[in-house]
Amino acid sequence: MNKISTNSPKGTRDFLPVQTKRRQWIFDQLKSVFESHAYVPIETPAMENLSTLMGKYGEEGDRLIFKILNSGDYLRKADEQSLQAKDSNKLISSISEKALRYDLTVPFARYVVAHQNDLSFPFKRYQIQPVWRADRPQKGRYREFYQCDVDVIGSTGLWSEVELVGMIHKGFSKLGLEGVVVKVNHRKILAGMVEVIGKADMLIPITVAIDKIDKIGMEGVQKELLEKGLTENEIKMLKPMLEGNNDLSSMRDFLSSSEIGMEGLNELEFLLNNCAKLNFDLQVDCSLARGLNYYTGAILEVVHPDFPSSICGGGRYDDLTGIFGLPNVSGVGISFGADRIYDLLEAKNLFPSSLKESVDLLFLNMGDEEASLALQLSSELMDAGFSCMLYPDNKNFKKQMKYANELGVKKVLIIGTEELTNSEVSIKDMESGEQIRVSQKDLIKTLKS
RNA sequence: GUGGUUGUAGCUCAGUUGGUUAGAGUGCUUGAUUGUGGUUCAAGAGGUCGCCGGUUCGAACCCGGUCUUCCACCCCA
Repeated sequence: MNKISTNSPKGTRDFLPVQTKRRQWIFDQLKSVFESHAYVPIETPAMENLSTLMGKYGEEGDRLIFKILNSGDYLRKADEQSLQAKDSNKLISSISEKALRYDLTVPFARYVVAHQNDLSFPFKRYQIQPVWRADRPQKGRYREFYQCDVDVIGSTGLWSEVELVGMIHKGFSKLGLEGVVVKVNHRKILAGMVEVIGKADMLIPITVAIDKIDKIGMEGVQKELLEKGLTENEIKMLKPMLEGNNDLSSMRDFLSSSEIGMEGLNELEFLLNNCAKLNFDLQVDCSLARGLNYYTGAILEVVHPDFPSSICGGGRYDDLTGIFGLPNVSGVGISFGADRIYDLLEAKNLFPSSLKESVDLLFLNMGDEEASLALQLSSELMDAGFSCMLYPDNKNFKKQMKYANELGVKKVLIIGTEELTNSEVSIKDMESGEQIRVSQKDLIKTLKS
């Protein structure tokens, strides 16, 4: 018989009990922040229609969407021409009409349009669910990972951005993570920037290039921009902006001829001023671009010096619902990358020690009559607040003790023949090794003291 | 999608220039102790050396392919 591999698919992981407890703790912390800010939970399906997702994340994004094969004899219905030509891209639409969701924002936009009559706007929702990307796995990058999204939709008020920045700080402080840097930029500033140099049509490639300035330096960015078709002169014009140390007044000088750029700058200033009043730390970074194509206003990203990639990100999108038939609805939101946050907390040893798996009490199984009594007593112990179990098999003593030890049980309770006839229970403290015998009616009192 | 890297006992890893029967630590089973775990001692079980093919008298070791792991790029939480 062939052994079937026990590997989970590339880029996906199983979680042991401790890991699961820690992950749930992260979700719980964020949830409490979201709910205290009056966001409500929703869920959407793991899969979406392929047409809902395609084209929303750029060309690269389309490639990273996991497509689901149609049911049945899908090849019979496949497009003959593209099948013959082995043209995968063209073939897909005829053999796949569903896909795993790539993020939570686009499905949310669909959701908002679908349920617009049942929602009150502005609608504030949070959503903690897994998403899937067909990326090559590496550090901090998985094919299945959880996003924790918070969005406000149906409002253009910049106070939402202020609130979100506050929630970022609150969230990471609840997680016990110090040293996060919240970076901000504005898509309209980037638009103004390319307008000033007369390359408005190249917004995306230019922003993608300058986004890498931290990584590859000014020279690397220049090289990439040259490759993308900018002239030396145009790059020279950009330079003061990028080297301007993110100083608002120099940005104002640079953008003065661009209406949209000035608009962005004013909005950014509003955000900065109001965050400053509330002591929400925020750093302007005019090289921050963020790849997702749908952002139109402020863009946010959270990084930590001990982690290579961003642990949270988001921004404002003005017309995501438009493609689903509901125009002129603006939204803004952020997404916490739970798996990256987990890796970072793990590396920095920041998980509370209370998150270990533990059982308060374990009854040894010494026979049917004894076990039956143990279950009666454990029901009372559970009501009294203890976590409590009976060893399910009447195996030898040693084995049961060993199990108790492995589980980290605090106290082992023993009812054998002697205890049974005397209406007693032996209590063994697993840490000290001490053992006492008490009457059954004093059991709870003794354990609580 | 591009480039590199990794794979040997349940786990962590040694394994010499290609040479007889592939090792250690830990874990596991049993016993010392049939009502006492975590410590100690003794014995034992456990391997198609990721998989497929090639070179060779001979391959864990060399070559090709494939899968897996991790890393970088692209891109991103």
